[in-house]
Amino acid sequence: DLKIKSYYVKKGLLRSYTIDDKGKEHIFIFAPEGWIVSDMESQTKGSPAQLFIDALEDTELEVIEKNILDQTSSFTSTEQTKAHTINLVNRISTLQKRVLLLMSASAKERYKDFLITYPNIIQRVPQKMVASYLGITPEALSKIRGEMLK
Amino acid sequence: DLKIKSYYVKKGLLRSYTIDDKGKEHIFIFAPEGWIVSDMESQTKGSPAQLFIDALEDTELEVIEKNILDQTSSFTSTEQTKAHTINLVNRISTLQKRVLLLMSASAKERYKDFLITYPNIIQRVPQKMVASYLGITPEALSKIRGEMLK
DNA sequence: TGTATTTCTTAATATAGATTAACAAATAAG
DNA sequence: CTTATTTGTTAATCTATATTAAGAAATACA
Repeated sequence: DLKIKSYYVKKGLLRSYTIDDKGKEHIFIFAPEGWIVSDMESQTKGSPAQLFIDALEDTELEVIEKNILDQTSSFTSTEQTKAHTINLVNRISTLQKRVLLLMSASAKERYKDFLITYPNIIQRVPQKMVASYLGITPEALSKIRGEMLK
Repeated sequence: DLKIKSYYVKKGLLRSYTIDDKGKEHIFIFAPEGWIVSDMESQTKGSPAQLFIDALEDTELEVIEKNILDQTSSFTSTEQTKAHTINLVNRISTLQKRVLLLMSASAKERYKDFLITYPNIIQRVPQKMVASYLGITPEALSKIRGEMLK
């Protein structure tokens, strides 16, 4: 079965992340006000490492969907189905951009992209989490920031 | 609007890839027999770099869906909608795994994962394309393969 | 066929980012 | 407040991968 719980962030800040074999955390996305996070349990074919979600600030949520394959429910409208689909497609776009950046851009370029993607989040999360999002060490991020001040 | 064309590969081999600012190609997925590739034009919010698809061998395709938001069509069944959704969710899983690998695994580890994900593709594509898939240079891949022979 | 072009290999060198370590700054906790 | 813990900075060193270059192998081409 396939259950997807999605949350609309009304206020606050969430992060969604995995933990790799070596026990290291890797942040997939931050979700500030207005964003949507999905907690997907697609145990379809060998789970691709569990996704965790937690709040980095006091956060107000709105659950926006529950089981997107449950089309038998009389409450599932065509409009809802469309919304689900658009949500999934947006996630694919985001992830695709992420893969491309990881493959083609330097840490500094990825950091600049982060600043544009998440304006003003930099003040709200510890730098080590930004590093975790970028896929680099906190030391490397500190160095990059130092360079960028000049 | 949102159009997604998906193709089921009956025979042959496709690749889907982007081209970055510097003109360099980056392969997202290979699609041998039995796989599905989607050509998505989500011009929703700032296109995240166009995806190209082409055939690396003589290939036989089956178009399996056309416009997944077109639920008005009398031909769109609940079953089809479910299939679309599962397809999208699988892509998300694949991409998420890809991001995680790029963030946490070395080139050699990623190459090993490639060999498992695409058994016997290694004989069918030029090595430089495998390198492009892994996000490394052909020279680096050659070296890794050399090391692995011992 | 022989030649040209593309792909692969090997090696030398360069570089981005990791690791380690020591300390400073900020935050939390008693 | 005072101390303990977490986070951020800086610098030295190390390592994986990039870059450059040259030659070998394979493939396409005339």
